[in-house]
Amino acid sequence: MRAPYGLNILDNCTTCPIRGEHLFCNLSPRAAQRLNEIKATAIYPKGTMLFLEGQQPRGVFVLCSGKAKLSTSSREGKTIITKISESGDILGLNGVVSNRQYEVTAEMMEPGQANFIPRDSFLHFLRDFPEVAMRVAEQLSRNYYTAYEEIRTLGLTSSPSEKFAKLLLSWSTKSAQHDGTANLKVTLTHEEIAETIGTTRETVSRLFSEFKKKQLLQLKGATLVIRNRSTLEEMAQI
Amino acid sequence: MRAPYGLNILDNCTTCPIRGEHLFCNLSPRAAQRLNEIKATAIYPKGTMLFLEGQQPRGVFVLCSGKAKLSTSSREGKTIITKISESGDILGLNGVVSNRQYEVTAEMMEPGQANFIPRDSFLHFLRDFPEVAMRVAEQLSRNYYTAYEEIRTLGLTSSPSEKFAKLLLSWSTKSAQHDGTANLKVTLTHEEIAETIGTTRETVSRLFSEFKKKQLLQLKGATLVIRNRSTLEEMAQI
DNA sequence: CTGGAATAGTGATGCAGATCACGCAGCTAC
DNA sequence: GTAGCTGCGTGATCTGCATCACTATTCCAG
Repeated sequence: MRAPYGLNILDNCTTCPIRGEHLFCNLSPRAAQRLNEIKATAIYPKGTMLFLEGQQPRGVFVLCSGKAKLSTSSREGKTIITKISESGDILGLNGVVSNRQYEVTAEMMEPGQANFIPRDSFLHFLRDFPEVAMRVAEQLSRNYYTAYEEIRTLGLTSSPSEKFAKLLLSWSTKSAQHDGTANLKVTLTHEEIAETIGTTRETVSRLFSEFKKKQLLQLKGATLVIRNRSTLEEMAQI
Repeated sequence: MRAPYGLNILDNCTTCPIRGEHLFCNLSPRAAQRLNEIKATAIYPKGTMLFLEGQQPRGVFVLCSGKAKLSTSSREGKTIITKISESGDILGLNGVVSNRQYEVTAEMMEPGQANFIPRDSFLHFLRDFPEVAMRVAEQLSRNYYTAYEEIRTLGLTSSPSEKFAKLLLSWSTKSAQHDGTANLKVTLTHEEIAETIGTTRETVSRLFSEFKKKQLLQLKGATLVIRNRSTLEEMAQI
């Protein structure tokens, strides 16, 4: 049982951060044992497509390290990035649970490790361990709320600057200081930011200059410093 | 156990259409019996808010007749309608299952009958009848896909005419003829259509005239005739 | 170090659609 | 009747942002 595109299968997923909300944390010994039997750990290089929008679901991926970008595209080539998944996230869950085609494309943005669990084994696993099935339901519900947040952003936010402010805030929540500043690495290109907030690359460029001029942010190399959180919050209010 | 805003509690929900995908169809006798004990049937007048966005979930509503519009609003008052629910739909499910606040407001668009099931009873019910829990998971998954469709529409569809074409097609699927025409009643005001496709009332007015001129549709009173489905499909392609 | 690709900055232009403003039709109330 | 409502049609205007077209920068492979 090998993951597609697999390289260097490792013995175990040692780098997986143990987090409370992680699907596979604190499993009963039997469940953990079973999980160990059905998963296939692999390292995927940057650019790997874990799965494509529209494919029949083959299984789920549990991301251990690295980031993956989830996107959906129109026939004319327009793309929106709906989420940047990080370690701990489960990719492809909705497709597998409901046996509908994957609704997004998942692409590794940097090399990273992931556990692949084939659809059939995964569904059996859920059937045998109701405790895990419950967690899956919760995760599905979380996914739903994330999707709904996206709908609100796309449908209710009028201007690109508003969306940009929202995005900056969502980035900064993890690294916020008490004084309202935050430092973070920008890993997305302007193009990708544009796809995230539904505008063009040029507009993103202009937004950066505009926000710099307004002292809302500052750039030191690839490090972004958020200088004025409260003003951003005003701008982003939905 | 009374539903809020309840009027004229009926003995039973006789008008509920029995459909395959309906959550409460073909239940085991025991489950049906239990359901009967915990539900409260009522008739709600037009304009009733079954629940409001942001409220703590009190329970779910199963719509038996009438239509309800689900919407979400920004602080500045901009509103998007995310779905028009019809009989058989379960409203408030996500909030109840995940115990997060309702993500939408549900308002009756016409008088209608609904079964209200309080949160606690509903969750107990699910725990006692895993078969129903499975159906709930499926429904959640369907909700998720609907939300995702909405994201694609909002994020990838550029022009109002494209979205309008999509909307017309979604209306016409139910009443389509072989020759590509369809008759249907328009129950939404232009304002509501605008909120559904994320534009303004005026633009919707202009879209109607434009589409009439292009022979795509025709209006006979409140009856809308779709004359050229294939052109609409071209316009709507995503 | 060097050439080519990817990424980023910025000016000029144009246009779709929001906004504003107004008139009109239909409906209910009394 | 007529006053007041909600819903609809349409013209005039204004503007934010997509688009195009370049140049400048960074990055990295060989």
